[in-house]
Amino acid sequence: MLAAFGRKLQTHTPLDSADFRHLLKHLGHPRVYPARVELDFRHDGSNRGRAFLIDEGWALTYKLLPDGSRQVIDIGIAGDIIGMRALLLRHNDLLATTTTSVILYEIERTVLENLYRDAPKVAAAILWGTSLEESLVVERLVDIGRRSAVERLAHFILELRHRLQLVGLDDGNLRFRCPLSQTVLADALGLTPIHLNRTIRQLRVMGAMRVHDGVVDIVDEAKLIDVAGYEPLYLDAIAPVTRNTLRKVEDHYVE
Amino acid sequence: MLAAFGRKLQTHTPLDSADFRHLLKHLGHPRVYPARVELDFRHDGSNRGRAFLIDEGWALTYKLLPDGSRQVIDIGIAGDIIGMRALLLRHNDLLATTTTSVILYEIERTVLENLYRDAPKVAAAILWGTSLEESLVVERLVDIGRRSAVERLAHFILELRHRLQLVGLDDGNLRFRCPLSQTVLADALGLTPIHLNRTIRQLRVMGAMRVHDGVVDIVDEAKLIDVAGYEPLYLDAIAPVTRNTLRKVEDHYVE
DNA sequence: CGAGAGCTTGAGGCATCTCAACGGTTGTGG
DNA sequence: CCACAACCGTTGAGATGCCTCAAGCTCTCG
Repeated sequence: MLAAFGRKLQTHTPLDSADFRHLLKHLGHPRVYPARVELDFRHDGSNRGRAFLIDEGWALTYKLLPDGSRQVIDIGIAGDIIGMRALLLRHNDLLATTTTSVILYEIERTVLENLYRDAPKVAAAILWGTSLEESLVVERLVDIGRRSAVERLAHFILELRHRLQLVGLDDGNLRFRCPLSQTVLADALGLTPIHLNRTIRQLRVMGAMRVHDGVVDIVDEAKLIDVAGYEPLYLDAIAPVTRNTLRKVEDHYVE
Repeated sequence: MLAAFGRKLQTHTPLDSADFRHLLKHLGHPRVYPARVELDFRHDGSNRGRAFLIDEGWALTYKLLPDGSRQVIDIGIAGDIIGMRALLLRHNDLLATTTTSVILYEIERTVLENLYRDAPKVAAAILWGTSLEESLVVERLVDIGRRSAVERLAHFILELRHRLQLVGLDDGNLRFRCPLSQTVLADALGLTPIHLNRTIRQLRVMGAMRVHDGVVDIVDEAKLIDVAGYEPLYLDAIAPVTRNTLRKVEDHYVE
């Protein structure tokens, strides 16, 4: 219960059992949803918003365009909160759907202020978590704006693995479950499914990674990192930053 | 003093003078920066982060890639807070620069929690403001992922005008100052400067808008809106949503 | 047994990129 | 005051990465 979320928050701040009690009190009861259902950010059909904390499973938020095309904004895994924006804004044009069956806690608009009063450490940790998710959106922007299709995909896969590790869902052996269809991946990376398929093949023939039956297999991690130009500073990792990464960032400042 | 920011927050919640006193107390003194200088999110060189509230002028945040290319993440105008993410995360790989000379208030990490204690309405309004800025990033993601170059530019210009109106910097007469070079626009929209230049021309020859000497001229607003497929629900406008917009959103739900 | 969804492949088109060049303006240093 | 560099906007010509259209294959489900 809240294993992933707790683990994630604890990488930010140590929390004690009183903190968790407050958190649970404000979250209410979890609900199970099947795969492929729409999630409604509108609370009780009113325009009061709500968000969802994912306890288990995968869900995603997206936007639809008038011509029917879709842009996936973020892909949520266990421990993520989706729809935080919907919570605060009056209007909402984001949509959300589950990709697997999921267990969700509903988050109402007042939760954050109540937590700030009762358990400020928890509130701060949650805000940190949503900042982290926001930086994933930023990274997606960089992906789509400035990286080629192969770079995008390689980068996305490495980031996903990193996120799964953060909540204890990846055992570190270069293979993980990823229940996302090629269509979803394409909609997340700003590509057509057809080109995404060819991009996967490209990474396969170059011996970097392969995908089969919803499982990602990283064949040559170094090569994949190299292709992606992966520098996961934005994930706010606990692990010490390598001298190499630091130097590169400083170069940018100098430049 | 804080005219733009105050105006923006007040579209969310009415604030009284006591609220503003608290806000000013926690913000400290404004500083003036010249155009084209780097802003440092690191407080005193330590890794404690800080953000900046723009009182006057334009600034932007961006990311640099190893190959030297740049993706502009968001463009800040008066009333915006830039670097909110840097405030909460331990590591930061976002860079920021001023495009005009600016007046900035520095925001330290503790400001939000202090405001939640002293003036919760203000804190909530600020959180609303940052949610709004986040939804601009999301909209940029949709731009770059799923819209053509002309659509992107048209959309961006309309959104910018809308934002300027929100803080009282546009008089509504279809013409506004926009001190952004074509290179900056290209880096924001995921295009090359060359293609951006041709895209501007395209919008000019079709009689939708023109740009000259840092001034944007909307020639045919209806045409521009049509090209962009503009539906600014995500800006959380106060103005009543038109029936037309509503219907379209509902179509999406049905679909 | 048919329908639908997901994955794969082929062929051709086009939107955008790359490389290259030029003029105007601004700032700078000799 | 001139020479020069640097930046910005503009245009041309050719290359290419990704898209569009089209089709077939497999698997699941009813």
